[in-house]
Amino acid sequence: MEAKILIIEDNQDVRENLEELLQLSGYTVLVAPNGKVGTALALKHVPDLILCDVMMPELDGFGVLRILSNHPSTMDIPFIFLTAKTEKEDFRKGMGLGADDYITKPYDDIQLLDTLEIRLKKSARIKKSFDKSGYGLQRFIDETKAQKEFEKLIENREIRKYSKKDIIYDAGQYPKWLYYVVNGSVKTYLINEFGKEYTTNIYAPGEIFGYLPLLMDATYHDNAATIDDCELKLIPIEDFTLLLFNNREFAATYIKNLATRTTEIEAQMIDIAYSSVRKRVANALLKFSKSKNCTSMSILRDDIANLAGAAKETTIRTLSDFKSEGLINIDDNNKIELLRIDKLHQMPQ
Amino acid sequence: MEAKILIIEDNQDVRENLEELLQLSGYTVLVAPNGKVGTALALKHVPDLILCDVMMPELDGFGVLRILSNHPSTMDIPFIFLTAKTEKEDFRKGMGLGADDYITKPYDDIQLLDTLEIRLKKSARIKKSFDKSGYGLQRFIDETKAQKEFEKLIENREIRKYSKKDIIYDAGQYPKWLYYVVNGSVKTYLINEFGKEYTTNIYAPGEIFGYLPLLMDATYHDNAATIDDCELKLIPIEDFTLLLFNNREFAATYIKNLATRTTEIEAQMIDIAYSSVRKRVANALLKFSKSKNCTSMSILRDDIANLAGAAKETTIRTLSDFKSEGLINIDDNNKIELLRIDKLHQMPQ
DNA sequence: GTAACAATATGATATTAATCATCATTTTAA
DNA sequence: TTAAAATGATGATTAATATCATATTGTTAC
Repeated sequence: MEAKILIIEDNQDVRENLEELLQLSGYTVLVAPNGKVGTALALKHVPDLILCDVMMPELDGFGVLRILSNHPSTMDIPFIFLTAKTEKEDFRKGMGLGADDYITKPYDDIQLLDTLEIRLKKSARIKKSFDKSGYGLQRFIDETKAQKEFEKLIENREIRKYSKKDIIYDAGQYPKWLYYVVNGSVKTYLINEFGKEYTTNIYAPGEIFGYLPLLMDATYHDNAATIDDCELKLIPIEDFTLLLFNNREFAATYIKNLATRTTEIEAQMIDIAYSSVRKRVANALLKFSKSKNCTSMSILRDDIANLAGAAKETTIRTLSDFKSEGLINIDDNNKIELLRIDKLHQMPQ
Repeated sequence: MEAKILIIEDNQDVRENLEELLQLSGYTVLVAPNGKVGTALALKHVPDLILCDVMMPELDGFGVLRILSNHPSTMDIPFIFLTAKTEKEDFRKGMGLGADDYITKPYDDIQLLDTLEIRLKKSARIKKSFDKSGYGLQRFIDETKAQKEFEKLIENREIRKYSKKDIIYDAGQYPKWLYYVVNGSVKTYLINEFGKEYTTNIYAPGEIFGYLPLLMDATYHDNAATIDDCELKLIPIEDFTLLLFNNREFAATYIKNLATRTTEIEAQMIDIAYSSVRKRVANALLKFSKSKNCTSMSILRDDIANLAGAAKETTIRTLSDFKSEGLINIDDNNKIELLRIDKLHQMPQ
C-alpha cells in the first residue's frame, strides 16, 4: 500500500506512539510537532492522508484544515481530526469545516487503523472518479423516480375534511387507509396506563402518516387526531404496499425515511430524559412553528404539554416565563407568537 | 350490500342512535339490550358482524365473545367491541380474546362506518379463502428466503474480539462496517451537550447494529460500546446495501424491522416522559435480563442509569429499595438477581 | 339568556429526583 | 507492591416539577 500519512500532534508521546503504530502497519509516516510545521510539510510532500490534533499552540487543527483546504494540491487530501473525548463540540466544528472523519483520544489502535484504511480507500476511489454519489443506499436511489411514484400514489384520491380535535384513528384498530395531509396539522400520540398523552409526531401538509402498522402487519400502536381543521387524502393500503414491494426505488426511499425518523426519535429521547421543562417546551414551540410554517399560532396548551411531556400547568407557567423574558408574546386571543427563535433554539440546560 | 349487523348495547340512547345510523347506511340491523339476549339473537340469526358493548349487566362483552367464539356458526363473525374512552385496558383484553377491532365511545360516525365496512370486506374475502396471510407488507415477504439471505450475509466474516467497555464507533464517524453480535452485549448511546449519556438500545447475540447511517448516507448519529466482553462479526457495508437494494424479500423484511423498532422507541418515549424512576429502573433491569437471557447479571450501575435515563445515585438508591422489598437480590460481587420479574413488570406509576 | 363547560392562568403545597459530599471496597495501572 | 482510579453505597441538601385548588374569561348548548 505504502500510503504517505502526515501526523500533526504537539504531544510527543502521542506523536511517537502514532508514528510507530503507522510505520508497523506499513505506512510511510511524516510527523510535525505543531500546525505551522504541519502545514508546510503537507504543502511540500502532499501526503495521502493527514491526521491532525485539534488543540495545539500557535496554529490549531482548525487553522491547518482551513489553510490546506484552500490549496488546490492539498484540498482533496483526507483530513482526520484527533480530539480529546471531552471536547464534544469540536467534532461538529471540524466536520463543518470539511474534515472527513475524526478520532477521539485515547484512541483504539484497531479502530484508528480501520478508519485510516477506509478513508484511504475512499479517497483512492474518488481519484478514479468512482463513487461520487455516496457509499450507502443513497447511491442506488433515483430520487426523482421515487418522487414520481409517490405523486402518482397520492393523486386523484378522495379528500376528507376533519374538524379540530377530530380523532382519525385509535390504537388497536386495524389500518384502513394511509393518510396524506393536504392542509392543517395532525398529531400522533400515545396514551399510557394512567391516561397521560404523549405526542410522538406532528404532521404538516405534504406529509404522510399511518403507515407503520402496514409495514408490520399490526394494528395501530398510536392514536391520531387533528390539531386544527384539516383536509386529508385517504390512500387505500393496498396501493401503498404493492408499490412498496414492487418498486425498489420507492422501497429504498422509504427505508431511508424510516431510518431518518428512527434517528430523530432517538435524538428526542435523550432530550426527554435529561432536558428541563423549559427546554422541552421551547422545542415543542419550535416544532409547532415548523409544522405550521409560521411564527404566530393558536395552539391548545394541552397540545404543547403533550408534546413537551410535561404537566399542563407547568407548561403554562413556562410559557408565562417565556413571555416575561420577551421570548414569545401571548395576545388577547391566547395566540402565541415566537419573538426570539434563536434564544428558543439555544435554551440552556 | 345488505349486511346484517347485530348491536348489543345496554344504553338505550346509544343503541337507538347506532341502529338509526346503520339503517340509514343500508345495513339490516338487529338490536339487543344485554349480553344474554344478544347471544341468543346471534346464534339464531347469524349476523355478518357484531357490535358489542363491553360494560353490561348480567353478561358483559367479554362473556358474549367467549360464548360466540365457541359456536361453529358464530366463531368467524367479525366481532367489534364498543368501549368507553376511559377503559383503556379493556381493549387489550378484548383483542386477546379474539375481537377483530374496537371502537371507543363517543364514536365518530364516519370512523365507525369505515370500520364496519373494512371488517365486512375483510370477512367476505376470508370467506372466499383469499388473503389469509395478512393485509400489509407481510403478505409479500417470504420470511425463510429473507432469513437465508441474512445468513449468507453474516457467514464467513472476520470475527473481532472486544473487551468490556471498548468503544466500537463514535458519533460523527463514517460507517466502516455493519456489526453482528456473536456473543456478549453491546449498547448504542447518545451523548448530550452536557455529557450525559442515554442508552438507546442494547444488542444481544444474533442481532445486527450500525446500519442506520448506511440507509441514510450519513455518519453515525450515536455511539456504540461493549457492555461486556464481546465477539462481533464485521460485515462490509457494500455487501449489505447491495443485498438491500437487489433483494426485495430482504428489503421488505428490513422495512418491517425498522418499523418495529420505531414503534418500540415511541413506546419507550412515553415511558421516559411520564414514568417514575422506579418504573424506568425496573424496565432497564428487565431489558438487560432479556438481552442477557438470564435473571442474574453483573451490570455497571452507570449502564442501568443510562438506560433508565436517571442519575446514577438515584438508580443505586432505587436498586437498594428493590432489594429491601425483595424484588431483586444483590450479592457480594454486586451481581443483581431478579427475584420477582412479575412485580418488576407491573411496577405501579 | 343562562347554565354548563372548556381553556388559561396562578397560588400553595407535596413529591420526586438531581446534586454534592463522603466513605468503603475493589480493580487497575505504574 | 503500592498508589491511583473506579465502583457502589448512602447522607444531606436543593432544585425542579407535579398536583391540587381556585379564579377568570370565553364558548357552547339548550
